[in-house]
Amino acid sequence: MTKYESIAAVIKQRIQDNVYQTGTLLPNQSDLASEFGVSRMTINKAINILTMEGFVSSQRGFGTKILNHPLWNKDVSPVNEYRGLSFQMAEQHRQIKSQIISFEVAFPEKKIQERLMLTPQQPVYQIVRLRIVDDDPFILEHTIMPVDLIPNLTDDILKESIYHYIQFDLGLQIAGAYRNIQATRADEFDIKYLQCQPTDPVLEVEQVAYLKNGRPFEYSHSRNRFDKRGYTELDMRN
Amino acid sequence: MTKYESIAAVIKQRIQDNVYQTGTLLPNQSDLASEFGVSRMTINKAINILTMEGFVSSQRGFGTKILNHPLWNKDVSPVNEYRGLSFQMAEQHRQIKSQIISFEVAFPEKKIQERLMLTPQQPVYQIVRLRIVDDDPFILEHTIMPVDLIPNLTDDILKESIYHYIQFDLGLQIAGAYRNIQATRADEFDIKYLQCQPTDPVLEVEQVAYLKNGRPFEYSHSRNRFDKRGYTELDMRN
DNA sequence: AAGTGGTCTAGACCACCGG
DNA sequence: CGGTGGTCTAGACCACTTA
Repeated sequence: MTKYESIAAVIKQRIQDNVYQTGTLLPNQSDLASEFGVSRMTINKAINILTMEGFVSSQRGFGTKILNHPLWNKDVSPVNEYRGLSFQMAEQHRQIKSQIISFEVAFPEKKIQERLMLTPQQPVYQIVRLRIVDDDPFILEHTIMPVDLIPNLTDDILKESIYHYIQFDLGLQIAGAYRNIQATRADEFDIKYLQCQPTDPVLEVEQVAYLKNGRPFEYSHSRNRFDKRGYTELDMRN
Repeated sequence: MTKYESIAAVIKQRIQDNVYQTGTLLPNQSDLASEFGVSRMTINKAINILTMEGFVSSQRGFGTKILNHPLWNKDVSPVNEYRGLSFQMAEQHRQIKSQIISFEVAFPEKKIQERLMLTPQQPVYQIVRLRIVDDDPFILEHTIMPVDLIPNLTDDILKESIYHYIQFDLGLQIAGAYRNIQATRADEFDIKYLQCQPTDPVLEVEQVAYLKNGRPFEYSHSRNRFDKRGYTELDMRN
């Protein structure tokens, strides 16, 4: 935990406790620097975090205003992105179960080779999981990962959290992801496992996720029941 | 244009010109600082930009690797977000036309009052536009904006770019937006204007956009033909 | 052990906003 | 005009990777 992260956390807490009130201005950066006993650049970095998370908005020559937007909830925050669905659901006190539909190893097709930067001889895991939240089918996930990068996957890991395994057990650092979100028609799999009607729309999130070392480690299609889940994001800049 | 933005642009150009080659490491930050005659913190900020845009990825103790991911194209870059659809399409040399379906003023309903933080007596514009790209119906946009914040809207502005008007003519600064993306069924409007079939899915992007001063200035629903357009994003962190 | 990027300092200058 | 946040410097220390 760096200084600017700690300070951001403290200020955030003050906003939530109404020590700093919505619609008013934060103390200026110099005063905050004095209070926390750090340089102003460190305060600036802390405020940048709060900006990205939508808590405040700064204007040069004016100050930093405290925002309050009722429709933002925790799972919107970009912070929670890479802890995986398991973590998100736990935080909302919702029960998640993962049913393994299939779990195989194969050589990658051409399209997968391109997306995951693989040769035809590098095997991949092909995983299909049904994520069930509070006993309702929620998301059907088709996931492909290179075996050499994510070795020793087991049923137990798949039933828990792959993301936890990658970051904590393998110690790999996630850089981010490319996503494409589409509306499509339900296919046979969706009808069978998500219990969709044949005429139902499906929200499909196609994702390629990357490690810090530049290698893509996941290519996935998440198919979401249209009446159960949307994709939500908060996109704030300086 | 700040120093770190200029430097980021130069390095980006070198990557695109293969002066710095994909898969190799960037010169270290101290060397770059010497070369550009700036302090290392400035180089660090420049590299942060390139990281967010997906060009490089840094690892402490190792270096900054140059990435190249074939599926990323310009309209994925977060930079182009707030120049509006008109600008994006122009960059891709695609022709965009906007047909005004309706353009009215009214008092806001309860839900709109909440989203846009308005009293019942503050009037709003209610705009419905059909965006036509290369002569095909593309997106049906339902937009609501407070009259006091975005005054003097005209048909001419609506046919061009509202975002250009807000930023350049009114001089307002955009902070960001909250979005929720869903798959839904086509409704009567979609069938009539997007020329959907009644059984077609529709990709709906609900958005509340905010100014730096904290006020929401736009509540919109963009309804996209499912076979014409997806929502794409690149989400990279440090 | 040598080299890397991440953080942090204590200043400074400047662009911008408000009255 | 005074006060604000954005940028920038020339150092420094530290965490981390690779060998």
